Amino acid sequence: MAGLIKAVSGTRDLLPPDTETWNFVEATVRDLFRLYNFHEIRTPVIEDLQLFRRSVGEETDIVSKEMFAWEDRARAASEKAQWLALRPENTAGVVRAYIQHNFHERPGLQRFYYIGPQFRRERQQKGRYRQFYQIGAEVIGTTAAGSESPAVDAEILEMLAALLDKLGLTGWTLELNSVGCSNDRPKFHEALRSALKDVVQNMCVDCQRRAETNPLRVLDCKVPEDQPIIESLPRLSDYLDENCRTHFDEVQKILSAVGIPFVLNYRLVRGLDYYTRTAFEFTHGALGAQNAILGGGRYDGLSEALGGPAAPGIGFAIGEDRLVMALQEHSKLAQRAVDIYIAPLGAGMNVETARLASELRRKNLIVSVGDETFRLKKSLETASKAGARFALIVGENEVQSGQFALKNLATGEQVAATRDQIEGKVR
RNA sequence: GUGGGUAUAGUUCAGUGGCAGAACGCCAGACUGUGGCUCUGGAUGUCGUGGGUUCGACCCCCACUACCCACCCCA
Repeated sequence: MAGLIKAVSGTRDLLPPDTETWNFVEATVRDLFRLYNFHEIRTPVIEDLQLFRRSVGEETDIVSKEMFAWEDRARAASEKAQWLALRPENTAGVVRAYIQHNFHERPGLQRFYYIGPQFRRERQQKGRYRQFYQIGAEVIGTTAAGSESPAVDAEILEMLAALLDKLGLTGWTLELNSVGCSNDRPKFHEALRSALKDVVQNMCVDCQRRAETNPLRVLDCKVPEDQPIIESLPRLSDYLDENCRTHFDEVQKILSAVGIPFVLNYRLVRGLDYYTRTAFEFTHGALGAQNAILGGGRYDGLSEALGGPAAPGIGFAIGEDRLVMALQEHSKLAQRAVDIYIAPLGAGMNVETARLASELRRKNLIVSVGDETFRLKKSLETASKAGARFALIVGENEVQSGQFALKNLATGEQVAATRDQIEGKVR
């Protein structure tokens, strides 16, 4: 079709019946996260570009290449120009809000969750869009409130496992690593850099680039020829300081105790600069190249990096698009059907139909109303196609006698029912 | 940002340098108050957009755009 306006590249419409799955996921998330005492937070889609430079990291691809950013022209000429950006992720916004609203003055740990669109200017493919949706949660607080406790890490991971189970998703894998803290990361970086110096010329071109820009990423390389070299590189686990090591051990101990299966992946790294210590990823085979359903980890220095108080935290982001995709391929979702299709038979039946529909809906039945100009045959056909369980025939005879014809569309059985009996007969 | 593939009916897809096709879906009738099955009939469309070659292009060539897959990156 020429000349028609379509959804812009990399964006898409979420349509019925898929939106049923989206709602199911989100409803499940809200119910479950509430059990863990998380509360929803909604931050703006637009933020100051500086926020992402300082948190996600200036050198990351996300910030350096993939941001939708522009100069704000609405400000007075006397003011300094401000650059705005569509958020590429939501943790930075949540931590900004935590700082801005002085949440560290509130008692205990803050537990937030969010559901919303994120934006990255990438070339799309399966499971990757320029506007995509993330469901995330963050636990932030002062150390005194227990924010650094490995119990928090384990609780979050257990919550995620519970979520995926509740959604009916099978076949996921939890990969776990510790990427160290500000104490031991520089030492490891140095060791990695010097080890790379000798071997990097034998590695793929991407790794040669990464060795310069982001050495940790070399560990993530998937080129087969590079694997023996990567095996020989220093491992982060050998450079963890005492605190980080016991912290990570404790996380694993709790996970095992609550029966959450995981695999250690010493090569697992995170793409955002703010991550520290516990890092994790849930993957699923149904997703093709974009096999990470969710990722997360600790970010103990993020608040300070944004000019806030010391407030260690941990969080994750679920790729909702990917989760929905995996669910649709790996679980049967039961969808609630239309309970009653009301077939008004002939002119003048709209009033009675509207009255019945209103009554039945107040009794929490899903009711779809037909057109009085339809012949009965067409009404029943329409009812069947709508997936309705019952058809309620509203004609002159029925209105006269007060006995409505209620037809079970699956069995073909038809009974007469007074308006008060209808609900009981369809339940 | 890079590479490969695809673009024809509502959908999934065939197709040939010379009349635009199938299946499913949709609409109607057979059946005027009883659906699903069946039968009969019907409507589909600038063959992605723009240009070129040709007597003639849906088909060949070029460009563009979109989508899909992969790289990269990440959720």
